[in-house]
Amino acid sequence: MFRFGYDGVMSSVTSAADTAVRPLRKDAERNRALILDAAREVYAAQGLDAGFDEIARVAGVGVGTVYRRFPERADLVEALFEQEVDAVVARAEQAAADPDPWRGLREFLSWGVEAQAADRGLAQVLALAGHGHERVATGRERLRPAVAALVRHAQRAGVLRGDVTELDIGIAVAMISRVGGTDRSQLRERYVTLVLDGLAVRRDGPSPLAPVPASEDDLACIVAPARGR
Amino acid sequence: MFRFGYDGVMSSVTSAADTAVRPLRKDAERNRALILDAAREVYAAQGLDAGFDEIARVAGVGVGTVYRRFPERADLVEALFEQEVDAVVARAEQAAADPDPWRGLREFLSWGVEAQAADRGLAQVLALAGHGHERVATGRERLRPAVAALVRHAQRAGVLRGDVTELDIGIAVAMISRVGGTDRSQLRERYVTLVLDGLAVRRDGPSPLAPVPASEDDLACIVAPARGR
DNA sequence: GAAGAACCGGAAAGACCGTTCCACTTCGTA
DNA sequence: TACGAAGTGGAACGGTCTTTCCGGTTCTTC
Repeated sequence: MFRFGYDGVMSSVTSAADTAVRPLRKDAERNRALILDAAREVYAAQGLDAGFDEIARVAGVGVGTVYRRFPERADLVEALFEQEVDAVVARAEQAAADPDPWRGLREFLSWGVEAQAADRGLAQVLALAGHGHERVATGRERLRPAVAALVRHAQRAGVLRGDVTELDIGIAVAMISRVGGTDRSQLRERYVTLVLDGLAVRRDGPSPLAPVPASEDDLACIVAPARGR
Repeated sequence: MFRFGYDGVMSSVTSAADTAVRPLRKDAERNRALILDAAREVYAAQGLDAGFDEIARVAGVGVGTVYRRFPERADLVEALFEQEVDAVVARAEQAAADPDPWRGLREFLSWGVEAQAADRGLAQVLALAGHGHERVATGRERLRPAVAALVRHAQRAGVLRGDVTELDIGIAVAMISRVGGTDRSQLRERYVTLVLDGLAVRRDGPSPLAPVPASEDDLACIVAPARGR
C-alpha cells in the first residue's frame, strides 16, 4: 500500500527501503506524550483491557487522536512495555550485584511481586504469549539473562537450590503477585518468604523438583485469564 | 410485591410464611437440569462471566428460559457451587484421615490445584468475596474446618510448620492453580513441591513467617481480576 | 502571511452483549 | 378432549464499547 500524504515531498525513490519516518508535528508529538502518560496510568489501574476512550479522557485529547497515533492497540502497549522492562532489568542487575546473593534474590522477588501487584497492565504484558508480540518477546529475552545471572550467583554461593531456573523466578513473582489486593503487600511478603523457604538450600536438603521444562507460554495464563476463547 | 399467578390457587393465608414452592412442571424441571449441566460445562471452560446465551445454546433452550429459571445470575452460580463444595470438603476430610499427614496434605494440595486449574468457574466462585453471596460464604465456612483439621494433623505430627493456617493452604492452592495452561499439570506439580518445601518443618528450621492476618477477601483477588472498577 | 498538509475533537456508525417481552406451545387438570 | 396456566423461544431493545469519519483547526513551509 502507498500511503499518500505521509511522505510529504514526493520522493522519486520508490524502493521499499525508504522508510525514513518524518518527525511528528509539534502538537502531535506533545499529544503522543500525553497519551503515553495517560495510558501508563490507566493501564496500571485497570489492566490492559481499559478502553481507548478512558485513556483519551485522562490525556485530555479526543478518541480519534489516540487512534491516529496508535492505530494498533499493540503499538501503545508495547511502547509502554519497553520502558518498564528497562526498570525490571535494572533491578535484576542491581540485585545480582548484591554482595549477599540471597538478599539480592529476596529483594528482587519482593520488588517484582509488588511491581506487578501495583500495575495490572505490567503483569498482563509480561504474561503475554508470543503471538505476534515481537517487541514483548524481545523485551523478555532481554530480561531473561539478567534474572539468570541472579539465579546463577545465588546458586554458586550455595544458597539457592540447583534445580531452579530463571523461569521459576518469573513464575513465582507472577504467582505471588496475584495474592491479596493492592494494599496487602504484607501478606504477599509472607508468601515470598514461604516460597523462598522452598527455594533455599538447607542442611537436610529440599525435595527434588521434577524436571518439567517450563515454556514462556506458561507465564501467560497466570495473569491473562484466556479472554480469547 | 405480590406476584400474581404464582401461587396458583388463591390462598387466603397472606402471611409471609407461606413460601410453599410448588413443584415445577415436568418440562420446566427437565430444562432446569439441562441448564445446570450446560452451565457447569460452560463456566468450567470460560469462567463465571460467560454469557447466558452461551449456556442456553449448549443446553439447547432459549435464552429466555434460562432467565426465567434463574432470574438472578447468582442463583445459578450458587446452585452449582454447593455441589462442588461438597466434593472439596469430602476430599479434605479424606486427606485429613490419611495415616501419613504429610501425604494427605500433599494430595489435597495437588488435587485442589488441579481442580481449580481445570475449572475456572470453581476458582472464581471460591474466590468471591462475601458481598451478598451468603451461600458462597456458608460453603466456605463449611470448607474451612475441614482444611483446618488437615493442617492441625500435620502440625501435630510435627511435619508442618506451626505458623501456617488453613487460609494459607487455600491461598496456596489458588495461587498455584493459576500457573500454566490446562495441560500443564506437571508444571503446577513442580510448584506444589516447591511450596510444600517452604511449608515443611526441617531440622534447621524455616524462616519465621510474619504473622500477617489473612482475611477471606485476600483470596478474592487472585482469580477475580477486579472487573468492577 | 498565505497555502496546504497534518492534525484535532467528538459525533456518528457499527459490533456486541445482557435483558425483556410476547405470540405461540406444552402440560396438568377436569 | 378441552381449557387455562405455565412454560418456551427468539426477536427486539437498550446499553456499552470500539472504530471511523469529517468539518474545522493548527502547524510548517515558501
